[in-house]
Amino acid sequence: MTKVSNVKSTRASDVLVEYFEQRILDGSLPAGATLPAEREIVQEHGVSRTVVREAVLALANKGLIKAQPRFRPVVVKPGYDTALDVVGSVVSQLLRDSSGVRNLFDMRIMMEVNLVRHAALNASGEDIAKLEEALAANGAAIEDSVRFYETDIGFHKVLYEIPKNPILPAIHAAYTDWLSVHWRQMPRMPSRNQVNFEAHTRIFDAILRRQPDQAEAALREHLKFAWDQVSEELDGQDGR
Amino acid sequence: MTKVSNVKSTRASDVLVEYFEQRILDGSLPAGATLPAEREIVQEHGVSRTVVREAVLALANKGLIKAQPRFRPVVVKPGYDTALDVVGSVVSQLLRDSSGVRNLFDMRIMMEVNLVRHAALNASGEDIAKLEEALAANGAAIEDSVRFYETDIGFHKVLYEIPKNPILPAIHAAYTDWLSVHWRQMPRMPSRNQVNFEAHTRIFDAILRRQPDQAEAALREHLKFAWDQVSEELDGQDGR
DNA sequence: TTCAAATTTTTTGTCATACCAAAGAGAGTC
DNA sequence: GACTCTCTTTGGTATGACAAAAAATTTGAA
Repeated sequence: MTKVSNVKSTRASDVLVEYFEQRILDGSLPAGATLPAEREIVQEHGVSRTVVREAVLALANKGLIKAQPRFRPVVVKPGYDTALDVVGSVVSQLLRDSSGVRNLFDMRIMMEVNLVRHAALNASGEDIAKLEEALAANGAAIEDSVRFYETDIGFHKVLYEIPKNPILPAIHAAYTDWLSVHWRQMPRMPSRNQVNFEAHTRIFDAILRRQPDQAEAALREHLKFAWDQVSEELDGQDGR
Repeated sequence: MTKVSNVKSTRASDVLVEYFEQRILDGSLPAGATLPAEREIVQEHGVSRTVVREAVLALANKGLIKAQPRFRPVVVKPGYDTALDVVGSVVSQLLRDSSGVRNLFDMRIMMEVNLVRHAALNASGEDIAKLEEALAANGAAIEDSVRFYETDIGFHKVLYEIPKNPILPAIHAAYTDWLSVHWRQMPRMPSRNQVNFEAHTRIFDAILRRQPDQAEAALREHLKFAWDQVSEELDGQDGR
C-alpha cells in the first residue's frame, strides 16, 4: 500500500533513496549523523552527482534528513510534528473544496469528543489546574479578539495534552494550522467571544464534575457553533 | 508551521515549487493536467534545468504531481490516501521503538472507541447489515488464520465506513498498513481467533442494542487483548 | 480514405564539468 | 593569544552532451 508500486520506476536515484532509507531505519545512520559528502557518495556508488542530489532531495522531502543549504545533510530525529508536516501540501489541496474542510472539521469534532470524555474520566488534578488556567486566560481576553483566538487554541491544546500521547499535540497543531485560514475569516467580536468562552466554561465544568456525557454535549454544541460561522464564510465563496 | 521555516534557504528550486504549488492549488493546473516540458520551464523562468528537475521531483515527493520515469509529470487528483502515503517514511521511523508503536496503537483505540460509540448511536440498518455480514465472514474463518486476519481487518473497516467521512477509511488503511508488521508477528491460532471473534460479536451486539458504553467497553477489552499479544512480541526484540 | 507500421522529433534520465558562494581550517601577523 | 587573510571543502547552479524512450509525424498498404 505504502510502496508506490514501482513496477518499473527505474530511477537511479530511487535505489539510492532506498539504500539510505534502509540505513536510517535500521539505525546504522542514527539521528544526528551526517550523510557523506555528495562527491563521496558519487565515488562510492558510481553514479553522477545529479543522481545523488536527487536522492538527497527526496530524502529531505520525505522528512528523513535535513539538508541545510551549505552543510552536510543530517539525519533528522523524527517527531510526530514532522510527520504531519510533510503532508501539508496534499492537505492544502484536499481542503480546496468545502467538503474537504467539512470532513476535516468532523474529524476534529470526533477527536475532541473523545478528548473531553477522556478528560472527564481521567483528568488528574494537575490537568484540571492547567485547564482552569487556560480557561481563565481565555476569559480575560474576551475583549481582545486576537488574544482570544490564541487563548481559545490554548484551551483546546490542553485537552490534547491530557492523554499524554505525543501524537495528539502534533495533531492539534496540524488542525489549527490547516484550519487557521478559515478560522481567521470568521467574524470575531466580543459578543461571539463571550459565547465561546461560556462554552469553554461548560466543558470545563463537566470535566470537573466527571460527567463525560455532559462534556461531550457541551463540546459538540461549541464546535457546532464554530462550524456554523465557518460554514457561512465557505458558502459565500464556494458553492460546491 | 507547515512552512518549513526556511528563513534563508534560498534554494532556487523552492520558488519554482511554490509557483507550481500555487497554480495547482488555485486550479489553474487542474488534476490531470500535464506540466510543461522541462526546457519550456527553463526558458520561461530563466533557471537551469537542474533547478527545474529538482522542483519537479520535490512536487512529486509532496504528492502533488505524479512523475512517472519517462512521462510528463501529471497533476494528481488528491485523495485522503495519498496524504497518508507521503508520511510513510517518517512513520516507519517513528515506529522503530516500541513506544512509537504504543502511541499509534493508543491512537487507534481512541479512534475506534469513538467509532463504536458512533455506530451504537447512529448506525443505519444498512450499516448494521454490513457489519453483520463482516462478522459472519469473520466467524467462518476462525479455522483459517490467514483469512481470519483479513476478515478481522474487514470487520473493523466497516466501523470506519459508517460515519461516511472519507478520511476515516484512509486512516484505517494507514493503520493496518503501518501496524501490519507487528500484526503478522502475532501468534495466530484458532483458539485466539475464537476469542477475537467473540469480542467482535460482543461489539456488534452492543451496537445492535444501541448501547454505546457497552460497545466501548467491549472494544477496549478486545484491543487490550490484541495489544497484550503484540506487546509480548515487542518486548522480546526491543527492550526500550 | 483509413488504419497501421515506420521514421523523425521531442523529451526525459543521466553524466561530466565547471564555476560560484559560503563555511571552516589553517597560516601568518601583530 | 587574538585577529586577519588565504585556501580548501562543499553544496547550489549552470551548461552541454548523449542514450533511450515517448510522442509526433510521415509513410505505406488495404
